[in-house]
Amino acid sequence: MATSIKEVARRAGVSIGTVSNVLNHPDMVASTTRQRVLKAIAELGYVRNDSARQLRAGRSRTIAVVALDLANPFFTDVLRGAEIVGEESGVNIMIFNSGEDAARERRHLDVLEEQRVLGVLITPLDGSVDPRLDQLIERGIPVVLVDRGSGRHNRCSVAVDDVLGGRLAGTHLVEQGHERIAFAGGPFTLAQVTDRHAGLREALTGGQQLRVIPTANLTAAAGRLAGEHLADLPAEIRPTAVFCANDLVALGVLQEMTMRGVRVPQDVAIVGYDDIDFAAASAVPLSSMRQPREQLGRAATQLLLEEANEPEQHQHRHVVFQPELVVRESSAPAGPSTRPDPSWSR
Amino acid sequence: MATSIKEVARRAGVSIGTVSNVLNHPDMVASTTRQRVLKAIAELGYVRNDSARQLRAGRSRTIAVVALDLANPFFTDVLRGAEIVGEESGVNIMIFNSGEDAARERRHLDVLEEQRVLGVLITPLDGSVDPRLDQLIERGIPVVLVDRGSGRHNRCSVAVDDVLGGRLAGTHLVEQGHERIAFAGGPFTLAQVTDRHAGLREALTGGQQLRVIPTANLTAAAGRLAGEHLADLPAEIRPTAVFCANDLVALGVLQEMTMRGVRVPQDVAIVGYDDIDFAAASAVPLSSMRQPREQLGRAATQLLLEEANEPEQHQHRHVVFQPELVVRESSAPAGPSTRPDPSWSR
DNA sequence: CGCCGGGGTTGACACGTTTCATCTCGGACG
DNA sequence: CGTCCGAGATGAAACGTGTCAACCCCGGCG
Repeated sequence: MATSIKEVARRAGVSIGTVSNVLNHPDMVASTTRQRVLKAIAELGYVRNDSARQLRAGRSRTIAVVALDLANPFFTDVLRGAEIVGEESGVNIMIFNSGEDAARERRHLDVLEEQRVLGVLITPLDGSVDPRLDQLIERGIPVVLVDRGSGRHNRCSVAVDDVLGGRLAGTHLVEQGHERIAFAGGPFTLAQVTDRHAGLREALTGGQQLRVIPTANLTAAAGRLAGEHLADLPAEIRPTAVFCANDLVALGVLQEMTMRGVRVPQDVAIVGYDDIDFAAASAVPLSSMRQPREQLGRAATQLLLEEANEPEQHQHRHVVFQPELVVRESSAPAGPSTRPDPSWSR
Repeated sequence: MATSIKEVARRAGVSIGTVSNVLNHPDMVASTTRQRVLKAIAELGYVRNDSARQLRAGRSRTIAVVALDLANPFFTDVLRGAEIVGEESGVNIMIFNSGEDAARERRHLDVLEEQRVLGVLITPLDGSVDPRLDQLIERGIPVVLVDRGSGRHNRCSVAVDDVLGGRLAGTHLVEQGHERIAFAGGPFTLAQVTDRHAGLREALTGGQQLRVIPTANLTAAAGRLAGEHLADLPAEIRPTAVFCANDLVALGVLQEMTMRGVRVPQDVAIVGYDDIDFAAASAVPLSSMRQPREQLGRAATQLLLEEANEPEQHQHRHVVFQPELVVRESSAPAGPSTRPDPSWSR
């Protein structure tokens, strides 16, 4: 039933230590013995028990990624980067989804601590997990923040400058002459949300009104609610441009407004964030802030492995990438040529 | 450093066994002692070592999900269902991504076997993993196939009738009068692809030509290549309808054809599969086969837990859900009213 | 012929739990 | 006053590894 190293040893007529050596230091054992042991392993269908291994070693050989929302393609793209680096380095990557739920995030961290994982890549829900992360670090489990900057000196972080991103988006809208601008996103406990919002504010030159439409989370469903709210406003006071904290929200806003007869971009311009693949394919191709998603995952994993392998000489670093505005139809410059509006013919 | 149960015991002035009892059978220990132990635990910041626990118990308390492609929203929706059930039952769910890569799938399974996980939910890449899965099952690790039927008697499966789905899609297109129909998808080692294709064939009444456009995988990028291929065909022989194995492929086809001036649905109708959220939000809202994604995840997880908890009296079952056609603009019935084609005015 | 060295192999221990038979002790009951 | 009982605590064993000092054997060298 539970075939252990012991049975392999008995079958091969060697000691336990020798079997262990065949598995871990094959060169230290005579080739004839090695063959015999390998044969026994094959015959018994022996599979190492990782629990015992880990117990003995004191640490696991897999790193954990705690994603904020797996349903958001942004995170699966980050993941791809992490998986590539992990593969190259021979470490396993297991994924956990917090789904923007604080309790779930905490539960996952509890488990990871009990598992003594090699390290944790996390996009935290809000600042309140910091002490929790400190605890992990004290226990010797390296933590790297992903898509979230940090001034803390006891960990690395890999992020994109969200304030800059917000400012770029804002400037774009201001340059188009928009004077009533909205920001749709939430919750404001997410650093991404507050930073992007702050950036947008910075871009305003004073002549613009800013209206904030808070959302419960960063999903398309929340975006639809925001879109409903916007569409219901009288046209005279309705913002003429909406900057969304995220592409999912932007797609939701776009969908709902279109359904309610508000035209994009003629009546309202929309700019999203992340430039997920679906942004370019949507009903009205979405302007968005592009982030080096895969790069983010790669860099974070590299930092994590570096820290895990050489804890002594590791210097914590905070990597910050730059976002880039991609303008598409949803915020195309307003002008007669791009508006096939029947009311204008003659 | 490594605070173990032993140090807690010493600090609280009790034996190791008592500490263990406080953790696992709190009612069996006098409340004053319990308090003392809990205090010591808090002071030392003790955290259980799961490896040791698992070693002793022989099995883990977490189930693993091996997803075919996390970048496909279909799977994240299935995951949501699994997570809900897992949460209700107090088991952890960790996620692995095979990314349609056989080697990665195998590596993940190897690790899961070594970890002695409680069970595995998997959407396998192709039939060749079957012996691998049998091995897991022999070792006492329950396996449930997700989104993939099975006639095997040693495991459960939860699937949607893909042949029916293909037939429904095909019938829809045939009824619209299409006579040159294409199927875009691949690789044909995926059961989903062969089944949906087979269903489509069944729907043909004989008067139609069927052209297969194989793709390397089921991503939007692969869809774009297929779209390119289709768009390059002379209009006289180009299929007037494309059934795609998956929404991602359909979105790729749609995007590329639109870019190359082939109009959807006027020149070519498109039907996808999965009805992911983005399907309704795309440039031309996509007709698609809807599947009970979350249900799929829920049912699979329930079966798995049932088997894990009562291996004896468990009867393997094969659950099959029915898909449902959702018609949107991409395959809307052709007719003058829906075609604002300038060449027709007068 | 005896000693030495080194490649191979061994066996015991430790890792941190959980479990379980055993022990202790104070109170209740005859 | 002796016996019994049960709640509560204990200590050892076991789970499957990896490690490491010790050991064995054999050939080479003095």
